[in-house]
Amino acid sequence: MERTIFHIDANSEFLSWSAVKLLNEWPPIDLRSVPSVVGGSEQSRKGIVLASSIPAKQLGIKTGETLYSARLKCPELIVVPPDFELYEDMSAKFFKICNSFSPLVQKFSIDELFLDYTNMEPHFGPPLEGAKKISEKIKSELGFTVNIGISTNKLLAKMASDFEKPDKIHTLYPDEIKEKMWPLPIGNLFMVGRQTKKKLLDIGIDTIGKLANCDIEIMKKYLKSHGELIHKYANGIDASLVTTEKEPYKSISNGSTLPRDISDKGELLKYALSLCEKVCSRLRKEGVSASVVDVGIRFKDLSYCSHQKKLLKYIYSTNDVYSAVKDLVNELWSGETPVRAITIGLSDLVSNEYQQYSFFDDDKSKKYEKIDGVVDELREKYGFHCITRASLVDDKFHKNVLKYQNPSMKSYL
DNA sequence: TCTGGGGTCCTAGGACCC
DNA sequence: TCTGGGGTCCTAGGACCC
Repeated sequence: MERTIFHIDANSEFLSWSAVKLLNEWPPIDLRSVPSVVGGSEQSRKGIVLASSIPAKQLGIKTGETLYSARLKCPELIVVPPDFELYEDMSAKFFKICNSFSPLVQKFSIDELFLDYTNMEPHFGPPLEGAKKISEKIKSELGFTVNIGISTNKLLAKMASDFEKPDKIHTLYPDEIKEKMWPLPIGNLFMVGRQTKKKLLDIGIDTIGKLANCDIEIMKKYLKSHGELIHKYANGIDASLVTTEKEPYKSISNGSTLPRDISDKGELLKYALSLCEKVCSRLRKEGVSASVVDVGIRFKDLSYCSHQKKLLKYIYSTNDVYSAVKDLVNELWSGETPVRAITIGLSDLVSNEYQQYSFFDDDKSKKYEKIDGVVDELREKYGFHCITRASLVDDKFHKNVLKYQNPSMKSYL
C-alpha cells in the first residue's frame, strides 16, 4: 500500500529557538530579522557558525564557517551562544505536537522528524490540509516556523522539505520527481556531500537528473555501494520505514577541542580523564559495556590520527577505560606535535544484562565498578559536580566538558 | 588568525586460520 | 618449500548527516 510521509524541519532551528527566547527579554529583538548567528565560543576556540538567520545567509554566511570569517562578511553580525538545554526542550515540544497528528513519528535529529500520515486523513483531512494544521499549531504554540515535505517515502519527503524556505509546505510525489527534483544541482541530493559532489562533477554529472539517468553499473564501479545508494535516491527510491523504535547505540563517544594546544603528556591525560568520565557515565546510563576503545587526536595543524584497541573483556568502569586510553595516547603521540583536540570512543557495545557475571574476574575491576555505580547515583541525584576526582577539582575544562551533551545527527534514513 | 561535536557506515589492507 | 583461496577479524582512514 502506498504511504503518505511527512518530513518536518524546523527553520533555522537553533537560531529560531534562541530568537524565540530572546523575544521575551529586554530589549526585545528578533534575531531572525537581522544578520545574526548562533556560534561557539571563540575564547574556548570553538568559534564556528552553528546556525544563521536568513539575513545572515543572504550575506553569504554559512553553517560551519568561522565566526572570524563571518564577521568579515558582516561586521555588525550579532552572535549568540548556543543553549542546548533550550534546544532539547523545544525539540521535545515540537515532537509532541507532531505526535498528536500521528502515532508514527520518528525523531531524525534535534530539529527534524518524519511523520507517517497514512490513515490519518479521516482525522485531519488530506495531506496538504493536515500539514497546514501541524504547521499552524507549531507556529501558534511554540512561536517558530517549519517546512513540511510530503511524499510517499522518507527520501522524497526530506528532499521536498528542503525546497523554498521558510514556513512552506511542498509535495514531491513520484510523478513530480522529473519536474521538481531532477533539475536541482547534484549537491542538493541527500547523501551527496562535498567529496561525492566533486567526484560526480568530474564526470559531468551536475544535476540530480543526470545522476538518475546514468547507468547504475557505472555508479557502482565508480563509487561502490555509495554510488548505488545515491543513484536510487536520485530516482526517488527509498524503502526505509518510519519507525518509533529507538535503535541501540553502536558506539558512544565524546571529544573536545582543548582550551589551548597541548604539548605536555600529563596535561593531555588529564583532559582525557575528563572525557573518560563523561563517556563512561553515558555508557553506564545506557546499561552497556564496550570491548573496543578508540582515541582520536587532532593536531595543531588540523591533521588527525586515531588508534583503537580491542580488549579481551567488556568493560564499563572509568578506570578500565582510562587505562586503555593511556596506552592508546602513548601509541599515537610522541609529544612532538601539539594537540588541538581529543576524542574518546567506545564501541562493540553489549547489554550488561547478558554478561554481567563475566566481569567479576578480578577484584580490582569489581571495586571500580562499585565506586562508579555510587558516583553515578550521587550525580543522578545531586548533579554532575557534587563529586569530582581529586585530580580534576577546580578544573575549568572538566566542568565545561560535563555541562551538557551535544545533540547528534543521523546520516542515513 | 585558523575548522565543533556525535554517530554510523564503508573500504582497503593486513593478519590469521583452515 | 616457491605458495591457492576463502573466510573472518582487526585496524586506520574517510565518507556522510547538521
